[in-house]
Amino acid sequence: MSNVRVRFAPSPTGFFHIGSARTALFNWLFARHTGGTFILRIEDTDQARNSEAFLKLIYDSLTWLGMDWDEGPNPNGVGERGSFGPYRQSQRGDIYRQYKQKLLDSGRAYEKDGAVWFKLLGERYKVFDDHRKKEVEKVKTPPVIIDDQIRGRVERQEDEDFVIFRSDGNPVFHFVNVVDDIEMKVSHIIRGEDHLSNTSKHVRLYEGFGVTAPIFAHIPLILKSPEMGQGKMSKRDKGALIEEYQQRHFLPEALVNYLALLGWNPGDDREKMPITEIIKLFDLPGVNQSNAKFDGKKLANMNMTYLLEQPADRFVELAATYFRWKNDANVTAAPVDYFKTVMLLAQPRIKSIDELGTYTVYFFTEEYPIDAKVKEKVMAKGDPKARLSELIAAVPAMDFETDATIETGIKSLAEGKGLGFGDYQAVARLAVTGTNAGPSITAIFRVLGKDRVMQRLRRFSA
RNA sequence: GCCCCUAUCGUCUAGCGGCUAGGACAGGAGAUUCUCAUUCUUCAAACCGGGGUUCGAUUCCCCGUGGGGGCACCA
Repeated sequence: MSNVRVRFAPSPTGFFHIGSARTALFNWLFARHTGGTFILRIEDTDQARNSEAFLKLIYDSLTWLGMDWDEGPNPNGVGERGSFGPYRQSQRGDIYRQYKQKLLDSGRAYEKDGAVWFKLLGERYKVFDDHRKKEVEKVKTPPVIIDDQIRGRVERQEDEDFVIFRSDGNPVFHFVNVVDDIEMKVSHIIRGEDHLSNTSKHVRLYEGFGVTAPIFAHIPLILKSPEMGQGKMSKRDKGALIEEYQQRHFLPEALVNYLALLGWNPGDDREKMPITEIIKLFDLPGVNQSNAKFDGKKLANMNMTYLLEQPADRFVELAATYFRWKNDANVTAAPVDYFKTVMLLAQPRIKSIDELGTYTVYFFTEEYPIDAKVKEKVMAKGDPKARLSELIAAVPAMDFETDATIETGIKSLAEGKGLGFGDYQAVARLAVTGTNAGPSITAIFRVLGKDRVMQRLRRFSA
């Protein structure tokens, strides 16, 4: 065990989104890479906006993505683990009050207007602030030097006292954040670049407590894709919520792989990597300095690549989970072997699990839809009606034992008429599946069986 | 407005003074196949601008410009 201690500190005030997930991931990867400790701390001081549902979502999302935490509330929300708790800020009021008192006692804090302010050291002067349209008191202080692991040396001036306890008696974010990181012995703070400007405040606070600040690493942000507009990715943007990918049954390892690549790379051309490899290679200096735009297409492609490589058993299991979740009785009632056969037929041809429903309907019901556009196209070419009746006449005598025997059957029918396999394929597919996309027609015939094929051919021709 | 960060194909990125500027996704074309995908081949596509430093800048420095973030008794 190394003495690296990192934390992910979300607020349960909204849906869990991709930016949070990536911040969590980088912390988790760093902990796993260094053999350190990954802490989950819940910043639930905003009573008005907190909700238990959002809290549960944090546990569920992290768990789904495979990010286990060594300290923090238990994943089921009952009790907690680790010896630096409590890990929910709402339960740490006493600690914050003690730390406030320390500052008050040492003269580094004072009360004003019912609030408690942190006191900067230096010569004071007043100036009119154009932005806030009021006169403010400034303090001449030496610059704060932040030796950031990703940005390098960053210099920033902190020149105004700031509130650490509001007049309603509640501590503010900057204060609790620093106090908790001290108490929990956090060694590296890995967080979004949006906090870089706040860091000078935090550093002054650490100084005020007489504590050495942790090592900072500010990671780039995830921005909207060009189609979505400008600025950083927000909860309202399409594709921003982890929940969405969970519902679409993306493979979590694909999402994690994609997220890892957003702002980090292994230093060579590799993209698709197992998590063990990412852990081995991940390090702070490899993190980029510039923001990255989210690309749903690349993520979809990553998901497809993972899907194609799933072993048969896992894929069938994923599919089964999906249909159970979808509560599709037609499918869940089907015999296990039949289900398995159909799913493995679909596996190499779908891009995501949630396509499975429409892609395989016709295997599970006679009520499958007929695609009107496809129908129009197929019926316009050659003489599909004649081909259809020829098939109806020929199928009863065909050998449905294997794909090969079916192929032979159709081919000999075609040859007898001086035509090709393709002349029968399209109309047969349309009649039996309602679409123009899917596995080979021979496989569809075999799996469906002669009776159902005949029934569908007849019904369609009528 | 002030402060901080940042800048290579549409997007994610490699490059760490001398390269035909590489890969991936997306896009175009083609091949394979009974359809649709997959797969394979192939094409198009980038160093933001201006000054320096240097024999030589995509690379180092400065100034612009663009992009992002922060300036609360929100987190």
